[in-house]
Amino acid sequence: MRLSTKGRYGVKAMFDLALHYGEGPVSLKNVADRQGISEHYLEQLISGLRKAGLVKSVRGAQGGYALAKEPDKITVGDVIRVLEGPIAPVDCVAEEDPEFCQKAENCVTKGIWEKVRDSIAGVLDAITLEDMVKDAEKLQRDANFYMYYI
Amino acid sequence: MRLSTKGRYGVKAMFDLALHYGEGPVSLKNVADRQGISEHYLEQLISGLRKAGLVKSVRGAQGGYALAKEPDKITVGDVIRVLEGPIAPVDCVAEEDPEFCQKAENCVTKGIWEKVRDSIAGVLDAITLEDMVKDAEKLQRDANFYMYYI
DNA sequence: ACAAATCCCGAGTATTTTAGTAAGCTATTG
DNA sequence: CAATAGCTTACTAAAATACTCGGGATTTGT
Repeated sequence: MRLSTKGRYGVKAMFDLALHYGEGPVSLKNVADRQGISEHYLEQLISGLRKAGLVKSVRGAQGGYALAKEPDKITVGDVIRVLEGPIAPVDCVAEEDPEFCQKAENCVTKGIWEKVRDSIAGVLDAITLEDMVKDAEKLQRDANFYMYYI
Repeated sequence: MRLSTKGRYGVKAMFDLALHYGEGPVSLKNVADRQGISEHYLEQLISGLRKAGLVKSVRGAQGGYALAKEPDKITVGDVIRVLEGPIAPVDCVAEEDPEFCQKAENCVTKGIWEKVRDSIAGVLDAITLEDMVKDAEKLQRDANFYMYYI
């Protein structure tokens, strides 16, 4: 039940773009450096996000990437689904075209995996990139607080 | 975010043992045949479940496996944790000795993965083998109902 | 005593996935 | 026209997955 680096890096990169939303395109090199990710690898990941319409790109010098919508219109679930595929602890309960199974009719485990799927999706779909930005600002404030009072 | 066959087969096997709870040991061959799993492979999985104290074994002819506790004392989460390891979408939020991360203090994504972990654990820990047996009986009743009335 | 049925254990292996790297092309800016 | 930066395809090393194989140890029924 582990997320691969695709999902993790993708969420970090999208969070980074959300932090710089409205400031024009951000180069992948900057994102990769700030988030500690291989630039080339990130290139592949963001390619999928662009094709899915979550980010837009500007080519050429001073180019880069930017969110295609406002940060509160993009959820973590959107990002994960593009990079990791439909949410599904097992293939027979995938959100999109689940694998057909003959025994599905009287399968007791299927119901369990559906609950797991829905609880994961519920969490990921409830968090937007804007939520993450606000959390980051709060973490920053708390850090400053301790800096001054210790 | 997929479960491997270890977890799936393990839950199926434990469910099978729950169905035959109180009837003496069940041979792995029978379990494997009924659940459609390779017997040799299942042997490896159940070895872990035995070491974890979830099943007990009887060697020799007419031997086999049986649940070590009543079906309502074993949750799906117990089984999954033995076979797939501690629940953790990413290593830094593993239930047992999570991987240390320097940036954890001001990491926005960590909170997300913790929520995912807790929601998965919540679902899996709330379902016992007895619940599964009752679900199976209900599915059976429904199937019979339709059989008579169609 | 012996064969059959089982559990038990460690090694080996083919396939797939993961997590990248490499190389080169295309578009835009100054 | 050089520098920057996106875009694309192909390759690859390492790990995980999902088994298979072979043989040993125990117990039961004949």
